[in-house]
Amino acid sequence: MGHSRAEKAQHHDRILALASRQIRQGGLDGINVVELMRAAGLTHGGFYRHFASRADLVAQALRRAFVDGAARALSAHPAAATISLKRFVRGYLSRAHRDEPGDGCAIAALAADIGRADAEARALLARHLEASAATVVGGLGESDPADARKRALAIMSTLVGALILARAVKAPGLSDEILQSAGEFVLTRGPS
Amino acid sequence: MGHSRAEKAQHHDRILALASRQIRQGGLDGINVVELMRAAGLTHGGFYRHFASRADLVAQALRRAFVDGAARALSAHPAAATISLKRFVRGYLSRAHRDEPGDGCAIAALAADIGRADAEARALLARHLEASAATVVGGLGESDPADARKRALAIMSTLVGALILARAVKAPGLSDEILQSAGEFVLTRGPS
Amino acid sequence: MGHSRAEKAQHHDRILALASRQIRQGGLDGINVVELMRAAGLTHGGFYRHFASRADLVAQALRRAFVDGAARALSAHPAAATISLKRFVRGYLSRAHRDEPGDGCAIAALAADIGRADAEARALLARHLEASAATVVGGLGESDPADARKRALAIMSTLVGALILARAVKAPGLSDEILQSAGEFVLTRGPS
Amino acid sequence: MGHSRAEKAQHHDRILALASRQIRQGGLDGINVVELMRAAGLTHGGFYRHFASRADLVAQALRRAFVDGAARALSAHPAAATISLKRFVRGYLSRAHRDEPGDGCAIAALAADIGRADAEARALLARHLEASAATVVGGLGESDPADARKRALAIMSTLVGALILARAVKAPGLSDEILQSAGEFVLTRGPS
DNA sequence: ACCTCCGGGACTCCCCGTTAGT
DNA sequence: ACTAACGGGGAGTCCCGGAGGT
Repeated sequence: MGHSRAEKAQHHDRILALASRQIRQGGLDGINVVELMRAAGLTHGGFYRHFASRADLVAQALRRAFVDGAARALSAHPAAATISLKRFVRGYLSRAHRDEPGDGCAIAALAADIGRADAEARALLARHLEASAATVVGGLGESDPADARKRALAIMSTLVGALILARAVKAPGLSDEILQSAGEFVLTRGPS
Repeated sequence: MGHSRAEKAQHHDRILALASRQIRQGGLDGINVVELMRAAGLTHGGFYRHFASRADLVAQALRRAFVDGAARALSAHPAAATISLKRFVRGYLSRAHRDEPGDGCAIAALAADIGRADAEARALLARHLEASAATVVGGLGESDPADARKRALAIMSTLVGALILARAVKAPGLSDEILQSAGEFVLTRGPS
Repeated sequence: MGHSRAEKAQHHDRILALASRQIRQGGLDGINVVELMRAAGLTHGGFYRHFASRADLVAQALRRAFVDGAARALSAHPAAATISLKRFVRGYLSRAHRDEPGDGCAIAALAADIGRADAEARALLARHLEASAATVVGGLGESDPADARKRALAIMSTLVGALILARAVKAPGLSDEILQSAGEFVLTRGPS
Repeated sequence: MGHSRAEKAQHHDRILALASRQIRQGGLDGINVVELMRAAGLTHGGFYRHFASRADLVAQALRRAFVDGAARALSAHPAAATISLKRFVRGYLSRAHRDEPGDGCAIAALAADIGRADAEARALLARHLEASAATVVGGLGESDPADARKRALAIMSTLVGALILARAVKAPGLSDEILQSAGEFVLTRGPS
């Protein structure tokens, strides 16, 4: 009956991975302990062996979501020191990214929720937004670093906004248009 | 304790106005019948004389939020046939707008929630996004209408994304930076 | 079908007389427009021809209750200029008075309710308490008027307290004891 | 969001303590489930985990009010075998007691309401009135026990009546006069 | 003068996070 | 560690009663 430490760690990881997907799909409140544990193939009784409370789970899942989301964004160009802005934007504004929020960028998926969350979550978002902006800066090839940072932040705003709107809008035509127009806007006008 | 029809209409309107603010602040789920009615100076018992259900309220409040938010955005330039893009953007990305989501644009406040809501809400968002884009087109002074529409959609993406991020980020410095950089980006590169 | 002015006045008076009894029995809240009108042989539809609101009725009924209650207390000795304290106390602390609050002293019946009512009702009580105290002073045959007033107020406190307690207590034996002991206390020790 | 048994007991106690205060202030009807629970930091949904009905709550709160009120009355002379009548009366007829019915004697606060309540409440009042009278007997130092009991009941009538009237009367001057005169009456004439 | 309507408030139900026994 | 309550949150229902409208 006893379970090894390794098994417990596996369980913990599996739960977090699932939770990370679920919050990106359903928001910070869109998570349910019973369903989550069931999805992990466990019963809810054991939940509190892993997490002090639901809030604790959400906090950990949020950290995980940022890491997972960033990993995916960079997975297209794994070992490149300088990332092509074009590829980054194309990937970010792709239909695949739009249609799978559970696997995508946590910033776009959770920014609105985080605006209503505690300071810790907000600080976490700030950190990861900075990191994303730094990635964009790497792709800009700009001379003036201050200017590049500004432009990168603006580009991130455009990407995040477009993804949120494309996901929210019902008409498929309009949704595609949003993705396209944002991509062109950023790529044709973004780099000087 | 009896109440006239005029009073009922007043109550109905007051409830909706409050709900409209509350969903923009707390999301479509961030509303509570008891508290809402209490805020309106009533008790929850009478709620169902006004709305068939909580969902009905949310639907009506959502419509109201779009109207209220748009009214505020256009109130800066009341009777102008052609609206200045600059003034629109400045107003949209102002600190005041960032700090008062309850009074501001419903698109930015609720897009993420609407992405998880029913088709009706999504269609509603699409309509109001189109309207906002049309407003932006009016300020662009572009020759090619198809091009203008694309650019307007991209600008809306930037504005919405920047507002959401500025609201979510904890650090005030970064928040201000986001608003500024998005404004410059849109104004220097938006118009041809 | 038309009703004369005299009839309306009669109706008004009958409603008030009934309300005066009902509030003394059931408290300021223990009155119900429909039942009251039915008891008066009328339908509740016509109520608002007589009173602006339920609150208006209660205010008028309260005034009436004080007058009616005082009239009864003095009816035992109608034409006496100086009233015998003994007879007043005996009447006040009688079983009949205890068992018929609807016909009795409004001060005892409503003092507690008035303590939670508006300032107007409280001022009204003050006036009638003064009047009752003055009646007691008349029966004391005291030389020093200031001293007499003080004693009269204390006697009123005893009478009112005893009546309230005798009405509230369940055990008949104890209830009688309260009336008796208060009477003796006031009569043997009250007058110097 | 889960809660332990100890927490439930705390909640139960807090609810009762609040209810005990509220009924002494607002009467047996002056209590509202929603407000009460809100004051206790809870919502009305959980109320019925603690009480079978509002009536059940009122019954329990009434018992609590008698205990709390008596505890306060005796707290001035904690361990005295024989209680000074003077101190008891002074405390009972103090302005502080008059101005804080929620913390004070339940007999005075609720006697009138209990006169319109069920037999259980009336029997409860009888018991606590007997207990209070016994306390007064202890302070009288009388030889004849039957005589002492009578006098104690009369004194209780005076105290209760004076407190009720002092609370109900609007004019502060008259209110103070009532307290003073009743105190003098009881202390100069009460003891043989 | 009837009828309707509106709001107040007690009560019920279900969900879900948490804890207690097994 | 699983199963089964438990406790609280919150939407929804029902009935009462005061008050307009025809």
